[in-house]
Amino acid sequence: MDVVTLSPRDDGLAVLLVPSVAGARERWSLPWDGPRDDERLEEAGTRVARALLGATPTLVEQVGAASDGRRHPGGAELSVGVLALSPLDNEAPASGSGAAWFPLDALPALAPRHRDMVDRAAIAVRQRLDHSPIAFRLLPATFTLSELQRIYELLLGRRLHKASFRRALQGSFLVEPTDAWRSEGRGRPAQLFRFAPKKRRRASRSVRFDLSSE
Amino acid sequence: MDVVTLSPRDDGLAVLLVPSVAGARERWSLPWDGPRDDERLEEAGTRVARALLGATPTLVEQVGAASDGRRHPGGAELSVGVLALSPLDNEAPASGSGAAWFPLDALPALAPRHRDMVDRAAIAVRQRLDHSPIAFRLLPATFTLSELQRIYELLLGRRLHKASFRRALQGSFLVEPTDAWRSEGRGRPAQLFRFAPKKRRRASRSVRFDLSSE
DNA sequence: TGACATTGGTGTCGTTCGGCTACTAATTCG
DNA sequence: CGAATTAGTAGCCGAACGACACCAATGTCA
Repeated sequence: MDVVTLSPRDDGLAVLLVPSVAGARERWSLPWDGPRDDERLEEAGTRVARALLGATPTLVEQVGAASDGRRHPGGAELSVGVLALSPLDNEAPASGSGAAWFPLDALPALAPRHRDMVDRAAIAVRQRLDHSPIAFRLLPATFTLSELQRIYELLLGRRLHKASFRRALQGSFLVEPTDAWRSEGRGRPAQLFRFAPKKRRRASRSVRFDLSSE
Repeated sequence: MDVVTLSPRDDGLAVLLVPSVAGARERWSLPWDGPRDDERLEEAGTRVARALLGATPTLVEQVGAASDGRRHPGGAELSVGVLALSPLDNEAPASGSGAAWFPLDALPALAPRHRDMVDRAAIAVRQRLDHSPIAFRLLPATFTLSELQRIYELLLGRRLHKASFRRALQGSFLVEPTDAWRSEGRGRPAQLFRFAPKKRRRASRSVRFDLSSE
């Protein structure tokens, strides 16, 4: 299992890499390990990510397997990619591990299969944004709506309109306001919200033919 | 690799199963095999499905891996689920294989991991309907718009409105009419269409907060 | 032969949804 | 105080969507 840990870092996503074992061609690699005992794959991914983060990742999902001939640093025949998310407030990787964050658009050289796994994870994050609470897993427990919007913009790669974003969010019953406010220097203080999805029966919307996103 | 081959059969999806090896607890199982040489996983899945169908499946995708302690008929430690689609016009499985179609809602007993893979594949088919040309892969090369709509209704599990469906399809530039018509006994003959997606730059639509579909 | 059933296909109307502009609110800075 | 900055809202307008009604072309059957 190759674990792709993602977290938002200054206007983009960053991935957690560890130094390669001595003798490897590339200097950095994804953290990886095999499952132990009867561990489920997601459990094993959680274990690997937690050891480096010092905290449990907020979401763990599979992103695909690869068994082609491309080189893997551990010589593994088959790799299963596991995506782990870490929220904004979890700053530094555990000391001593040598692990470090790298922006997705400025990665060091990686083994081909690892490079592929990172790309798959980045695509999966964007694709599942509408159906998984991905954005909320990249934020602390309470957050401002502007912060939430910035996460969406970061993942979608485009600007969103404030009023439209909030209207859609309002209609989804996914967040609820707390009675806390945060003032960040200049400007009006923002109300803090928490992720609290209400089980609401949605009217089934129409079919979308969105193949162009491929 | 456990291969979940799906095809539309009388108002529902059916999955292709093979008789279990002698001594297994369940009588039926998913076809499965390990990758050969440097075969990619999808290539291996294609090979397995083709051997049973007598034709190449029209779409092959991964749907997830499992390595928990649940029983697998071949005793494999790790399984990768592979989804294969077969169109409506491909009727019977290759003779001699003993393979047979079973409706998704009336499956025989399966090994726990296989049962899980089938469920994952069914979920994946529905989830990717909007972003992959799933529906078109379940139809012959030419088809009527009513047939296409029936596939969507079958996969979504709800009725769609004819006029709205066609208007949305029109706007998507995914199909083009042929000059052939098909008359099926009663009623007005229907024009045949073919899948021919035009590369059209779509304006980015708004964010959807659709977590309730989980 | 003509009424009817059946299936294919379209026009249109009212409602909702989404993008946008413009506004108000509350704070810091000078 | 006023300007700058960030948060949050009101409302207009065009596009999209659901529903209904209607027209078209075939088979069935009296």
